[in-house]
Amino acid sequence: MFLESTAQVERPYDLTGDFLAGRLRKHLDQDELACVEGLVAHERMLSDQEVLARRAERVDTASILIEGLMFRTIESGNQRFIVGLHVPGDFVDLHGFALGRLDHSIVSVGTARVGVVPHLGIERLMQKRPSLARILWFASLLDAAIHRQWIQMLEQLDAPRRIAHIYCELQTRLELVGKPSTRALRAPFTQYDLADMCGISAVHANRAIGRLRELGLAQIRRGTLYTSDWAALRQYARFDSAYLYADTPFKLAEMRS
Amino acid sequence: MFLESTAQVERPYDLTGDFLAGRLRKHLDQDELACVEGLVAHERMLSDQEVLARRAERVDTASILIEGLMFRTIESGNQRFIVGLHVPGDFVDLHGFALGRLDHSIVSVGTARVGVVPHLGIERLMQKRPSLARILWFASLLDAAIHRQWIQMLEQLDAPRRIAHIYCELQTRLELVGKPSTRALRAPFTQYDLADMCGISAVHANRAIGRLRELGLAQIRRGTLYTSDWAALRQYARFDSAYLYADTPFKLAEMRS
DNA sequence: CGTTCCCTTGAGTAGTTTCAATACTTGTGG
DNA sequence: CCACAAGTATTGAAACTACTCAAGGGAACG
Repeated sequence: MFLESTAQVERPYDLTGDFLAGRLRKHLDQDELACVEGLVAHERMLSDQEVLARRAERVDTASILIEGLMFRTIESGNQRFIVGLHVPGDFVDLHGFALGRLDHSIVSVGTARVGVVPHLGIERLMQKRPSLARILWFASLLDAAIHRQWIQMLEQLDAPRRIAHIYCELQTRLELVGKPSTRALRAPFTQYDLADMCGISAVHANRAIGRLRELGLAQIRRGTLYTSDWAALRQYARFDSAYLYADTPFKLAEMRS
Repeated sequence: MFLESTAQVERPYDLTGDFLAGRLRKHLDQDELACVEGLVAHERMLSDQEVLARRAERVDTASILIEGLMFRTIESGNQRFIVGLHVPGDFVDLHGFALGRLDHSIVSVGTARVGVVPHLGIERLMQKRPSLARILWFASLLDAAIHRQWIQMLEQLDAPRRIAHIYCELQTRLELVGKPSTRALRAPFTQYDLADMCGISAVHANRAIGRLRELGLAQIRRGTLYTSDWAALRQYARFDSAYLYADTPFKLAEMRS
């Protein structure tokens, strides 16, 4: 079919096709894209709640998320805290490469597919092609920017807004990697997951969801958010996507233009 | 004096002597250290509350903090949120180099001294010496790890514990860059500053401080924390310094050994 | 020596937690 | 197809945590 073959031409990278999509990707040359794709040694399927890498463990591979969603979690006592969320195209544990061990665990939410990248491969490639170091550095800076926004979200927003913010971010990040925006945003979150992302109790997460429904902003059922007005939801959550650095001019891009 | 000249020999880097101290610094060779030191074009003194770089502005220099403390702040409405804290040796706005603009402002707390580093210099040096890219990448990963801990802190801890955690982190980070640990930790924080770091109101910050005194864990007067038992304070705040990656084996270090 | 921050305290309100009980879903085996 | 179990979602009540508004006290600085 015409559409399919077009897609083939524009996106021959089955595994890493979403890597830095919406950001630096359009400025990477064919060679660099091929290099990143070549890093993936093999694929791995994960079922729900499967731990890809555990906190404090020494690691010798990294993974790029191809399909599905993943959490960054820290267990403390018998409680779990979620400190980050990942969408396809994200290098989920790249920092393990440079830091040697992880300060948190990487866990799937729902089924997921990852590409496994041996550290050795990154190492060799970076020596052969120094620009790759810049690219990976850049990717981890995006993570840090998202972390900062979460900090502000936790400092500024009440529970219903936090939940709305999480979904707004997810929607925008998925859009950046090519998922069209619809009225329903499907996610395999339980209310416990939402609570652990927002730093609130599960019961309160439930009431916060009720508040969003009450306000007519969104309905959330079994993780899926339904809204007829994303703009209103974003405004309510004080969501400003600037921190995701979509389509902004980047240093690396400028150097090449 | 003997001590002084020893210090001279071991630490000829007046401006960047604290860069990555306690972490990767001991694995950097003389040449790399000299390169980093050479990046600093000039020094700049900052008085209290001075904005070094403003959110959303395009930037063409970065800065390394030499002396004093700085905040990463985001203004929203007429409220200020503090999303990060920096100690001497930190590259405070390195991400501006790769991302082109900042998602937050960098502001001094008390007087501070920074070394100004033109992006152009970093650019040139990185091409000449690719290992520098690794080193800078590593530095920004440490920032991200600290961000994650702040997220968990905000999710897990109540107000008095948050304040205690902030001081425990500050104490440990200062110790890493060579400041000896004492019973008094001097910081130019107002209670508003503490409130904005903890995501609570200033009034509540005051009461949280009162609680720490009540518990016999610490006294905080005009930003300075006095405690006779750091271990007890750390335990109370559930502070575990692992996320600061002090003295752990690092990939880059291993490659060279 | 007064102005300006900064800190402290009180009272009432709003947001959040915990515990506990009940209902709804989904998947499984009978 | 039904019964059941396990996980998930919902609701109520009481207790706690944190917020706002407001007023007064204290320290630093010109």
